[in-house]
This record gives sequence, C-alpha cells and structure tokens, in this order.
Amino acid sequence: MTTEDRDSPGPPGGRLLWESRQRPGRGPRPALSLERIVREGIEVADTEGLATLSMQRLAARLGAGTMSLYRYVPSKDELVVLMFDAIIGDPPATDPADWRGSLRGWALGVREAFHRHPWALAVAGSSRVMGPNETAWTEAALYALSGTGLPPDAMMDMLFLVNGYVRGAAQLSVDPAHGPVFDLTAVLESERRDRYPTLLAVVTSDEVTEAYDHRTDRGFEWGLRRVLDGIDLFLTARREPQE
Amino acid sequence: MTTEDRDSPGPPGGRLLWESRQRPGRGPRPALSLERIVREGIEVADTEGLATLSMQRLAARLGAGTMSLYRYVPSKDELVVLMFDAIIGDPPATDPADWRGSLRGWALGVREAFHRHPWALAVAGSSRVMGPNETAWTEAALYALSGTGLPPDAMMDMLFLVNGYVRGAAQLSVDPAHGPVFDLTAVLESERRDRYPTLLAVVTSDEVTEAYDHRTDRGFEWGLRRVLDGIDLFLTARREPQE
DNA sequence: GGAAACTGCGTAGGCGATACGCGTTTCAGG
DNA sequence: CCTGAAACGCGTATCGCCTACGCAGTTTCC
Repeated sequence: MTTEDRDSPGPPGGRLLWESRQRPGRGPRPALSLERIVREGIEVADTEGLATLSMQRLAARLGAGTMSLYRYVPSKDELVVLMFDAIIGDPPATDPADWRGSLRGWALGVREAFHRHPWALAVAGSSRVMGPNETAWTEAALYALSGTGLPPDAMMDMLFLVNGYVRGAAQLSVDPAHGPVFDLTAVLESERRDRYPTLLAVVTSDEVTEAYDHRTDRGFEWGLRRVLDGIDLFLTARREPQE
Repeated sequence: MTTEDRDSPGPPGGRLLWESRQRPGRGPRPALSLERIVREGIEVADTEGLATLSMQRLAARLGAGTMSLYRYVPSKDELVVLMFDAIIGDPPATDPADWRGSLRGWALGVREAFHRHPWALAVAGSSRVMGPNETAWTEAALYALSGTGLPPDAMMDMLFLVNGYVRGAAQLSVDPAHGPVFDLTAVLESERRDRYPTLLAVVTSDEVTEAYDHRTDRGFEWGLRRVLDGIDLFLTARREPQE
C-alpha cells in the first residue's frame, strides 16, 4: 500500500453523497461539474492507479487550476468516496422468491465492479460513509433474503458472509497495481524453500484444471457455490428442526 | 483509505524478507536494529493507524535521525511489508487427517491477527512479495488439505475460498480507523430513506441475536461454519460420484 | 447601478519520502 | 600500530502533495 491508505481519524462527511445539490443563480457559470471531475478521477484511477491520482494532475487533465477543484469537492478523500459510489452503480434486481439466484447475481455484480476498477477494493476497505448506490446494493441483498424468514440479524449475517467472500476473493484475484498477485519467485529462489513442500508441490504441479482458477469467473463461481451451499444447508436444517 | 493504499507500479523487492542478513565486521556498531524499527513501526500503526506512520515520527520515537532509518530499510513500503510479515507470525499446526478442524483454527488465527492489527488488512490487500511467515501460513493450509485427495489446483481454490471469507469478514468487522464500521446516520437522515425499506427494517429491528454478530468470534465462526459446510458437501459429493 | 453571491485560481504553508554527501567509527591487513 | 576501506549517523535539500487564504473577475437580484 503504499500508503494509500487514507485513514483519517474520522470518515468524511458525505454531504455531497446524500444532499441534493442545486446551483444558486448568482455568480458565473461553473466551468466544471462534479460529475466530470468524478468521471475523470475514475479514468485516472483505472488507468494509472489510485496512488497516482493527485489533485494537481486531475486539475491539469481537466484544463483547470488545482484549487478550482475545491469549489466542487471539499477534499480528496471525499472525491474518492464519490468515485467509489459512482463505479458501484445500481445493483441488479433481486427476488425474494429466489434468494440463491439473486445472491449469485449480486455477488457476480460486485466482483465485476472490483475487477473493472481494482482501486475500488482499497476504498471499500476503508471506513467511510456509505453512498446511495452502495446502500442500494445492501438493500437489494437484504431484499433477496427477506423471503427466507430469517430474523433480521441473521439476514445481516448472510450478507456479511457473501460480501465477505466476494471481497476476499476479489482481493486475491485482483491486483491493485497491475502486477502479479502472488509473486512466488522470492520463495522459489530462497534457500529455505524446503520449508514449504506442499506449496511447492502444488505450485509446480502441471495439473491445472481451469475450472478452479480463481482469476476466472468460473473459479470465482465455484467458490461462490460452496458458500451458497453452506447457506442452503443452514436454511434447510432450520426448516426441518430435527431431521 | 485514506488512502492508504499504497499501490506503486511494482511491488517492493523483498530482499530483506528472504535474504539472511549478516553484519559485516567493518564500520561502527549500528545503534538501531531492523527488529527494533519494525517493532516500533507496528506499535505506531497499532495505536495511531498506518496513515500516521511516517519515517520522521518513527525515527524520532527511536531517538534517531530520519535518514538513519534508511540504513536499515530501503523504503517505507518495504518496512510496511516487513511489519506485516512480523505480525502474521507463525501459523498454527495443521493436520491432514482433520482438514476441517485445521482450517477452522487457521481461519481463527488469521482473523485474530487482523483484529489485533487492523492496518494489516490494508497491507494484505496490496500487491506485495509474500514473506516467510505468510508463506508458512499458506503452506499450513495446503498441508491441512493434502489429505483430501483433491488435485493441486482445487486445493489452491479451497484456500482461496477460506482466505477470501476470512479477509472479507475481517474487513467488514474491523475498522482501520477506530471508528464505526457502518455509519448509517447519513442514510437515516436522508430524505431518500424510503428507497431502503428492508435495510431500515433490519437496522431498526430490536431483535438482536448475539449469535449472528459478526464482530464477535461467534458470529465469525457462524459464517465460517457455512463455508466449511459448503466445502464438506463438495468433498462428500466428490467421494460418492452418483449418490 | 450597486451589492451580494459565486467563480477560477495564484500563492504559500506544511508535511512526507528520500537522494546525496560529509564526517566519523571500526576493523582487517600490513 | 597504522592506515584505508567499509559502515554508520544524519543534516541538507529536492520534489510532490494536500489545502487554507485571499483576490479579482462575473453574474444576478433589487
């Protein structure tokens, strides 16, 4: 991380996320717009990484002075949060009658967003105000679960479980810095390599079944199926108390 | 993240992680040691967050000049990676005859480390060279799975699944900035709150079953059990091909 | 025809990482 | 011993970044 971690004492206000902005009549017409700034920020983060995103570079790209951006955004952190909510977008439709299919689509949607915008993973990991879109995703997942008859906190937990898997798996298969996720060269060259016999056997094995590759959608879905199976088992057992 | 996301173009070299360091005879005795610097860095990150960790502050704490640290560490990024491998420590013992119990202990161990050192989550999410300890954890998990008879890549996948859940769940229950993980006040005060009926019903519900609380070990284990159940189901089905 | 409400943005302050080089310490080899 | 090479501590300086402040120009309202 290069320290990209923005973790300030308190999360940003999020006023821009939730309050409706209206332009007052007075004053010159703004040359930029919040939307354009956010869009360009996403573009930079996508192509060159979040770490290289600076207010000066962003302003230059927009043909504006650095400080002009601060007429639209109170701070860089707030901008990043806005970028995050923007790329998350709208959740897919979910159906309480089909929690499994709904959660599957939901999970694939989250994963896709993280794959398209690797920097978003780091943002998701920071404490922040949830934006309208992210909240809508939460709502969609809970709605999908609302047909299961689970108590509220158990629903929340299902969400944590699925969300946890999606995030973790994405983190392992997405590289924020456009490099290899697992760099094992150091291990292989180390004189201590015999401390890791199983790992070396696995890594050097020629036997590669594509179905399991987590960098592919199929690999991701394979793991997701295990998670949903686990949930299913729980729900079934719950419906039929003693067998 | 406040941007904690340190994502530079390439991961740090990791020489210090893997190469055995030996002090040459020449020159004055070092006043500091790599161990002491790493330890103090962890201390700062634990108590004040990774974002507040700067080379100057760290040096001051150690009673040294800022640039003295660079005699021990090539860059701050490398230091952070060393800190990560240090806090991960040694994995618990695992047993191929009991993959489930082993993976459970493994997962709890990872979770505990992340809870003790919240900043480590951000580091784990960045691309980096795996250190000896982290590699040992990987080895331990694969060793636990080596008794299942799965092909190598399927073992890797199991590891991804469990690791994914652990990371994701930790991320959701650990706050890197010592604040509330979910800040819903903005949602509740928003005029758009009726867009999230299920969420609001769940959140405002009085019904709280502690068993599901993911911030507790019990809640975490509850989700973990679903994951392991899913794996178990897969292994069983695999052993009995057509029922 | 002001005054008020905005706008763009130059300037400057403060902090952080770290390259460079100097003076000093220590030891190996003569 | 003595001397030069190897290491060490660290002051200085550069560069990049976020952002507070304030000014000058613009538009609208009364």
